[in-house]
Amino acid sequence: MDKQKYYITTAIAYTSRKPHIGNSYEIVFTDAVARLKRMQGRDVFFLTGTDEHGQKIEEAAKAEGTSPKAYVDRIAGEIKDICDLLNTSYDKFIRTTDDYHEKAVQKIFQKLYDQGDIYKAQYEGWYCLPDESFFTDSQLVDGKCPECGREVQKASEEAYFFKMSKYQKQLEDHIEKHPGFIFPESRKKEMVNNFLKPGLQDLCVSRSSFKWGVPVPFDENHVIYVWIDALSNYITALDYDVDNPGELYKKYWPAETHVIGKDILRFHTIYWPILLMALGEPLPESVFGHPWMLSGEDKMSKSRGNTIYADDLAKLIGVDGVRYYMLAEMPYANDGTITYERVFERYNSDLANTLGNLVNRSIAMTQKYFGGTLPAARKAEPIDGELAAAAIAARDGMIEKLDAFRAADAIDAMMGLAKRANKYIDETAPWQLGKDEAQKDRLASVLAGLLEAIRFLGVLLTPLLPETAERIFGQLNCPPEHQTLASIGAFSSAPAFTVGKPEPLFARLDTEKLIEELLAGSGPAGETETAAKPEGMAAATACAPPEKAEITYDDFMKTKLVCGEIRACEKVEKADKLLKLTVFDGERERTVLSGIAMWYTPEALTGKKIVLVANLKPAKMRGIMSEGMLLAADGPDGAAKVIFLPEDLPAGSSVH
RNA sequence: CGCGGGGUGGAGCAGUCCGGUAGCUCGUCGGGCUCAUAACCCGAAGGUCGUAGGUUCAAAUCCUGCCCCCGCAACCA
Repeated sequence: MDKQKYYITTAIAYTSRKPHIGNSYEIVFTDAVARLKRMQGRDVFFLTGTDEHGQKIEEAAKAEGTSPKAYVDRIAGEIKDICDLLNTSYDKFIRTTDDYHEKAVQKIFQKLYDQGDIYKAQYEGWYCLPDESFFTDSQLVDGKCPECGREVQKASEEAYFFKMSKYQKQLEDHIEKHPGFIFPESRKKEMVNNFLKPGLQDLCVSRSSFKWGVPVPFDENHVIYVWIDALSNYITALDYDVDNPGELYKKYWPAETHVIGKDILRFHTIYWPILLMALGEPLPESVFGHPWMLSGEDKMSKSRGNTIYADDLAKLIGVDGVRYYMLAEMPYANDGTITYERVFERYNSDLANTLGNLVNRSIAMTQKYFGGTLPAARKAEPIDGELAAAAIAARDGMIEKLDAFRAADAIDAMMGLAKRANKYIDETAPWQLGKDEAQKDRLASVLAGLLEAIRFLGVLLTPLLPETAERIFGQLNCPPEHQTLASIGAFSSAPAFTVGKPEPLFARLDTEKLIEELLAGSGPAGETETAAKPEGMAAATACAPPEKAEITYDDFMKTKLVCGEIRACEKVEKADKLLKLTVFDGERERTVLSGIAMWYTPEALTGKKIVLVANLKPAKMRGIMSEGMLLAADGPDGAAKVIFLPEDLPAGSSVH
């Protein structure tokens, strides 16, 4: 009989920058689950990869003076290196620039177009000829151009749209009938309440503003936007083809679990299922939106200077040290934090002291008292049963928790056995037994129990810290058939392995010294040249390019900057960040909206002189037309600092 | 009143659904042990479980009001 299949995926990483340790958490977590499933006898297919198209990449490459493909090749290489360094057992690494993927995506797009789910939008809008500007209905002021107040005429910009609304009901039904489809539960509520209940908008699935993407097969002016391109990787990786799906697809689809960051849950729980529905394919069983790993209190970002990279950290505490921290320290539903202090603390107390030392002392004693091989004569005592019970509890707890995607709880359960075993040593005092020749059989029994407990730990560690598990088995001299889940069905006295030399599993760290070195900037984990921010599909919603391209003097002079006087100011209702300012520009008063409400009160701004961008195209926010913008700088804590001009400068003065 | 999560000894968390000794890890202090990686084991100090009421014989747990933090959305041109 065939093994039951299990298909699990991570999100594909966006190749705009080197990923930081928060980005790497996902694949380590997924790897632990995948490894456990393999041990449980499932036929696992574990997919990861990179998302390589889009405007940001096109621009980043341009800024570097290289081609998008060359740029993406380099970053994808870095990402893959980190996956490999972290010892993740993915079965396939897909890149969205892979030839087969691009072809499959084009066929998907074509099919959806042919069946009418994708349509070329007659994106109705209004055009103001003199201003050469395009406006939507809601932007118009009294049916006139918001910029100049002149008549506008009907016009349209073209783009391809996907009919989301057509499948809305079907998706709602599915989510209701499959309570485990989106988890954790709180995330599911966010999705349903924020997106599904208000009603779905049709989704723009093409772009004509940049070229770096999969071309729309029947329209060379457009490239396929991230949704269909990136999300489809989960099936194109299995040789999906709209006409003739490959064997892998038939075998592994639908996925049991997509593991993704909470920031891209919407794409995976709304767009992706609907896309599959339109293709007539089954939906994945579940989507897990994991929390983020924050650096201290904040998101990691270069501007905060708090970025930590997995490879740098691995140089200090080893690959399994990194894996351990990620798995043990990340809560199930809430964001976790990482600081060097906590990393070193956790490493020392759990890995070096509790676990490493247990293995070391047990094996050392087996060597010392019996030359590495325990004699057959044993003498059991009631206390042995407590150790056995702890082993069984650790096994059951660890498996149950990891099956439920609760890695930290799984580790707690596993460590419970290591703690109990340390206590058992104290209770049985083998060094006392060793002094008495008549107690040899009891001593053998105690050590056998310890070695068996360590063997349990080795098996339980296999999905979490594979390299450490291997080293434990190496020191135990434990044959492969005793390294399986099946082999820890019962806590029997360990078979008479001849244990090897005791080698410390984890060297203790001099925490204070390391922190000092890091503070001095001399540590290997100091800031590197490459910047990093949480990206991924989230990048699709952002529009700020990573680097700003060089512009000419003339380009700059296109902006009209003048001194503006703030004559009135109030907070915009139902908007957290928005202030509504009345600014006098020397000729007239205009309304300007600015997202600085979190840092400035209306009183603090009234009467001040600021730098006003006077010729910015007006835009509507929260139903109010904003006619300009004021300049502000980002403070180190992220707070906006408005640039004030001297009080005596007359409004309307040119700024340049 | 847009939606949701949370406030528990110095730090990080569990417990809340199914009311009844407030538990775990780290840290601090004291003791024990000496097999082991200044490791291990035991004990102690430290919490009126955000706040004000209510229900109850009994509330961290159920109900109501309020305060604070966070996420999503909106929104930051």
